Amino acid sequence: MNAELTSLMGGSQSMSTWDYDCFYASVFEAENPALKSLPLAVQQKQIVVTCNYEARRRGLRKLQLIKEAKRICPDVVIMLGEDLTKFRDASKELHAFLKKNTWGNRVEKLGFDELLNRHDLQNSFFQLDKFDPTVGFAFDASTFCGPTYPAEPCPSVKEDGEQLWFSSLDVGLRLGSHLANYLRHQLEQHTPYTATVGISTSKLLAKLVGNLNKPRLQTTLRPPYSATDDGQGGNVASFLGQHEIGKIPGIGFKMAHRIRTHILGREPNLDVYEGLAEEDNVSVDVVRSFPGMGPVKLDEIFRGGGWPKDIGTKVWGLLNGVDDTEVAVGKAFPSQISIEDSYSQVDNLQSVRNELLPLTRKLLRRMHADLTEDEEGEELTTGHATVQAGRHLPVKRKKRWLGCPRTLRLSTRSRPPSLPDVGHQLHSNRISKSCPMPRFVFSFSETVEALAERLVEDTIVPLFRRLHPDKSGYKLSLINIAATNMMECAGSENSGVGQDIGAMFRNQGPRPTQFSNLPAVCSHRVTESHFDNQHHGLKHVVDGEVDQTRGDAAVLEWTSDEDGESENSATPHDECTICGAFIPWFAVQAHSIYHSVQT
DNA sequence: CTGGGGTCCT
DNA sequence: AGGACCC
Repeated sequence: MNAELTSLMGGSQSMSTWDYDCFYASVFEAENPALKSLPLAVQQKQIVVTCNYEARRRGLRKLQLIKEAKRICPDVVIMLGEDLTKFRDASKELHAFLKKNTWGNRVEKLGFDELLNRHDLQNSFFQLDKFDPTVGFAFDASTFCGPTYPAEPCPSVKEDGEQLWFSSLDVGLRLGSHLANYLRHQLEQHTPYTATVGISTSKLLAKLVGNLNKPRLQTTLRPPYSATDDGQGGNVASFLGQHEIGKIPGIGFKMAHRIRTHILGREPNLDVYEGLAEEDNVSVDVVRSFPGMGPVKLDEIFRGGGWPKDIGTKVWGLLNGVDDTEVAVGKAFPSQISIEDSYSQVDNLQSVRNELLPLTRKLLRRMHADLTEDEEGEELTTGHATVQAGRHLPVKRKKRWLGCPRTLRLSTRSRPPSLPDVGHQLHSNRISKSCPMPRFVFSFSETVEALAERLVEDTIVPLFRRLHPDKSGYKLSLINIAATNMMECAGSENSGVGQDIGAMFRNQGPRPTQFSNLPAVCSHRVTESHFDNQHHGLKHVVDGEVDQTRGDAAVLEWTSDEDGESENSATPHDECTICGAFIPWFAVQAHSIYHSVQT
């Protein structure tokens, strides 16, 4: 796709972050809907890792001690969530759900409960059939859908009904807000989950603005983003400026501490349990306007910390709302798999062995679940999926590895000497040793049980001896086993059709004349069969049928002097003569076809 | 007096 | 191998 055209259409300017509401708690509620009306907390060891909104109403919080939660809310229902299998499975489903509704596979995962979705507005928002939402949806581009920040438009941008165009940024974000709303409703219709969404132009801004209206809502960061000529500061600066410095994604505990120390001229309180003291809060605004502050000063503040070399520039960018990182393409398999458990105390080799065995079994099961597929291309969930009882003979399905970890890593964390010295939280205490992953673990003929025993004795115990050469004297509070250094296995057919139809489309045919034939209409999600290689373009899809009569209808005037990157470049739009909706120019034909197929 | 995961960079 | 960051 021509970058300027993409930008003109608002395509590259809109993305959303998806945050599943109290995710672990929702997984339990999906299993047992009776839990929805009760205060529900999910426990890992001594901690409430998350809780539902009924529990929050009664004062429970994430990362609260179980003791405290029980004291505050004696009738809290507590579910154990140390085994992440069901959460990971739900996370995969939700990732798949958004991917199948998104062009270009541009859905990036962040943890189990967060997704980043780069919008493709050329292909995503047309309503073809009001009885079949899978081929599009209706919208009215004269408004943002859902809450915005700020809630009302700035006076200088206020619509007066006479305005004939909005900035391309404005159009892109309006469409993004309608697309996100549509997808949220699809999510709620087809899955037991709800999400909170943020819509903006970058991961940074979309993530932060998404926090404003939780749960089950969405927020769009309104234009103008930059300062305008008439002296109005842009919404990016006013929005970002209020945030505490440590709340900015990319500025973690260590960098935030360094910055606060520099601004305050003293050490802030480090108490991890109490949180940051009010008087130690430092806002983005204060940092940005601090005398001498800039990329060079930030580099100086971070000196000696081991951060990447351009960290000052990167952080200065974040403070000013600049985040150029792309939404990554969704990966077929993770680049690392690890299993860990924590303990009160493990201090001899026999107990180490006892803990290692179940961890290793889990690791091998995860490798089979996440790194293999069967011959038909359907993913298997366990190594034993094919030997179910039943009237069939066990179907001997041939499995193969999609990705292979080349390295095995064993990590431990030692219990810190019991002095509650302030500041020892700052270093992690983890140490590790690695070795090549033995080939035998990739066998499909041996059982996981047998492989695990062999792996522990042959490989992991020797690693442990390297890690802790002293026979005793260790007091482990955590053991982690990881399969890392993942290599893609040969033969995976990840290139081509189905992975990124949009990319194929982009690389075909002459440009920009190709866009003369670009149908302004296509299904919200176009499947492979709708893709017509012969004609170097997409056919129109109406009620699931292919309509080849419109291919040359949309003639698009292409002017190369349009500045597609500027927020002020005009995107013309029109008012529909039938329903009066505001429609951007590139969607006008789609909209008229929508009316023509209505009965 | 913290969970069980992940990513990327040096 | 470790250390920052993310959820």
